[in-house]
Amino acid sequence: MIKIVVVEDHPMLLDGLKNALSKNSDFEIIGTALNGQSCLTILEENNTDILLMDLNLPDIKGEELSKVVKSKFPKIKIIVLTSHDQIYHIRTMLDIGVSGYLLKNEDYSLIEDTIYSVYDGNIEISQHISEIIAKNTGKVNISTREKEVLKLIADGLTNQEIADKLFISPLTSDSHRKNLILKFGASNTASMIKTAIEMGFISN
Amino acid sequence: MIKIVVVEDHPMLLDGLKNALSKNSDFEIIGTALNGQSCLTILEENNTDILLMDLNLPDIKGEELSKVVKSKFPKIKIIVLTSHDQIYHIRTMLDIGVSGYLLKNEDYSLIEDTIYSVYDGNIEISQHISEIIAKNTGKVNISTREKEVLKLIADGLTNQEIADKLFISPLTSDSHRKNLILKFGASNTASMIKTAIEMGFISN
DNA sequence: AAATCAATCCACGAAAACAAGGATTTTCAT
DNA sequence: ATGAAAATCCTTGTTTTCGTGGATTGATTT
Repeated sequence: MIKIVVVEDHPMLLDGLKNALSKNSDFEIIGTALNGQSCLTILEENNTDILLMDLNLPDIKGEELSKVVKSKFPKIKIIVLTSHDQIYHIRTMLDIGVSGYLLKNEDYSLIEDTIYSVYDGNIEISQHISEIIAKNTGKVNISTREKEVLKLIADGLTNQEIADKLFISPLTSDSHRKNLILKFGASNTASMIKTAIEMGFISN
Repeated sequence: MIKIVVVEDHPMLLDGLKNALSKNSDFEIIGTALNGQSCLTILEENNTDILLMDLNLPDIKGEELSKVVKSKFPKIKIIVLTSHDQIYHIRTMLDIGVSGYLLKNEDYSLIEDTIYSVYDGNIEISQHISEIIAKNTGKVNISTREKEVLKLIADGLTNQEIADKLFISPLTSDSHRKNLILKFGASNTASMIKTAIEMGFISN
């Protein structure tokens, strides 16, 4: 029996998943949660093999939750099940060390296959996801400082204002801006912001 | 018996919905579709009261589909069930004349209530949606020309380039830009693009 | 018929961003 | 310890955007 916990903030989808997975006698759904907090409670009280998790939960980002799970329960294998198909999220989660990444609009059977494979120790990503990764290899990879500046630019700050906020020279923040434009392959700040959002680098 | 058709491109959610709705003896699920095309086929061959529909289908935008449905089958009541909570989409769909707008992360029971209410001739939107509408009243309302210019700005064109493309003076496209910044309450072009995307004015 | 709004155009000056380079110092991993 | 990458700062000149404040035409609504 593979012991599974599901975190998913859409009650309807969660219900559907629970029902579907329960039909497979290899699986045991030991708990479901609508948010990160109750998910952690369940994990603390039960032995779990696989955590199936959505990325945008009401109380915590999937990124944070998976880091916590990875450090507190290193043996639990995480499979991301989300509708975020942006390269940033895919990369971030794989870097954290999740074992699977699937999109919600994929067939149900794929989840079962992935659970088996991940339980056996493999890392499994759907065809769709690997295509997105392939399309973006070698492309955008920004540093933490650049990410910081990016967010401030998106909020409408000028080089000078960014400089004041980060205690750096406006020339530096201008350099970061230029690098961001370059890395995103954009022609100016406006279109850079657009592709950064498209790729998931700016959350909201 | 209320005759219901569901269009939803997430197979898992579609399955869950079908199961859940079937349990209510007042409802008859006469068909489900994973895309717009097969949805229209079903509607042509069956008498339908209510169409429950997602917004981003693989073959057609929810906006287009609902327009087609409204003109071909004026009696069918449409309930939007989506995860798009941006004011632009909400407004657009309500303008087209849908009878309901719900978010996917709301409780299942709300769907049932909404179906009954809409079937009775009411227009029903969830609390969450009406809050978003309230928060945005009187705010952003851009013209078709501004929308056109907005898209070009987001693609990285300058005033001059936009002017060339639209056969207008660069001063005009600059005026549009300024109005957009003003209407979105942004401080410059970059943050204007961000909020425009957040509000759903720039699709992709 | 009057009013409103969309779309177009304008001026002028100030502020900010862009282009195309280069250079130094931290930080971090091997 | 040494390279590589990241973060910092720099120059010069050009282009673009921003701020403020208009004006005109045409379509639509009341």
